[in-house]
Amino acid sequence: MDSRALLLLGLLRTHSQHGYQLNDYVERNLGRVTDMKKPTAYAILDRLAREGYVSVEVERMGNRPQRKVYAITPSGEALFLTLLRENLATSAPLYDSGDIGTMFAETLPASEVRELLRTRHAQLRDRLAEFERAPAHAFGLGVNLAIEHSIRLMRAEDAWLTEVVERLARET
Amino acid sequence: MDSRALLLLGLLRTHSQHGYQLNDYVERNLGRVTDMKKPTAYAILDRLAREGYVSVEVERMGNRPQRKVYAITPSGEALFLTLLRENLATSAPLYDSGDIGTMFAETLPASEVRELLRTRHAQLRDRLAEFERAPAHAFGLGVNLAIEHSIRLMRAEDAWLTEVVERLARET
DNA sequence: ACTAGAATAGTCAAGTGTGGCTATTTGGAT
DNA sequence: ATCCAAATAGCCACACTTGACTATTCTAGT
Repeated sequence: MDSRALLLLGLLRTHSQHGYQLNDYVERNLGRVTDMKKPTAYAILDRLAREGYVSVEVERMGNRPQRKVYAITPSGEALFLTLLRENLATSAPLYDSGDIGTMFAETLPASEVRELLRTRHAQLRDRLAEFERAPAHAFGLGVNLAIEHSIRLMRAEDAWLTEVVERLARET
Repeated sequence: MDSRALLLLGLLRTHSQHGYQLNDYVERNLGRVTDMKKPTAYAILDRLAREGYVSVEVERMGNRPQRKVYAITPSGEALFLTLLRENLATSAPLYDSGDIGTMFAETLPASEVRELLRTRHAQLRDRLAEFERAPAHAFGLGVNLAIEHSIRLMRAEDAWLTEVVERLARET
């Protein structure tokens, strides 16, 4: 996925950072947009460094453990713009792993499926409520657009689940 | 992702098959639900075999190249049910790699973003139209539910994109 | 002054996923 | 008869991803 590279380059574009900082920002603020984990970030930064899109400088502040400070290079800047344009212009199909179970739903009695889907539905509602409660504007406008997008998708999922559960209730 | 294992076990549950057959079925009929590739399928079948959930039998029909026929075992049957219940009861967050670009949309002039998103929108519409045109009932009821789910998500995305593009047009 | 727990910083081994490859057989066009 | 494209069957090397780990430094409570 080079959307991950796009993300890291985009974050480095605002200012140079070390890996921990980058991951920390992603975990704290972008958990709604990506689930990239720490070692993944480091691996991608390594690759970008090998390919010359970011520079690495090992820094030792006082007696804190050493850290690698990553900075975007001019060619990284160019890559960022290329990846950004590509990403904005491309619609990738979304696959929901939950649909695999749905496919085989007929295997179980309708009443059990209904109960299981209710559990799923409750989780979705919690997540949706959390997103809707989020203070808008906290981060960039773009992030808000992305979160708005997620909310729309979750609402659609909510409606679908409601309908399916109802349909199953009628069949029981 | 053990939804992949769930899928393969579920397909083997109807009847034993060899790897090529399984993958072929997935590619032809389940392209809307999963994007699992051939080598991934083989790798997962290998693991399931190592763990005793499926059995492997090498078969040589006539002078055709040898092939491995996979069959689900009783413990595989049990695993299938466990994974199925778990899958149905769990709502996993969906991350759209397209949102990463959205996050950084402000980097480019609004007019360019609008054009790029129009391209994305066109692709989405094509995909959506294709899904909507699909003959329902062709496969199991469960598969139709899953496809209906995808359609709902795509419509939500369609609406969101329309709105965003409109908003960007006003700003230009 | 001391200590448990959080924060800081990063790495490793192992699992997951896939583009591209090999190789044989069949079917249809010439 | 001959030949090429498609179908059949599988695998390998490599890249991506992550759970779990090490190790040090703050910090707040006692």
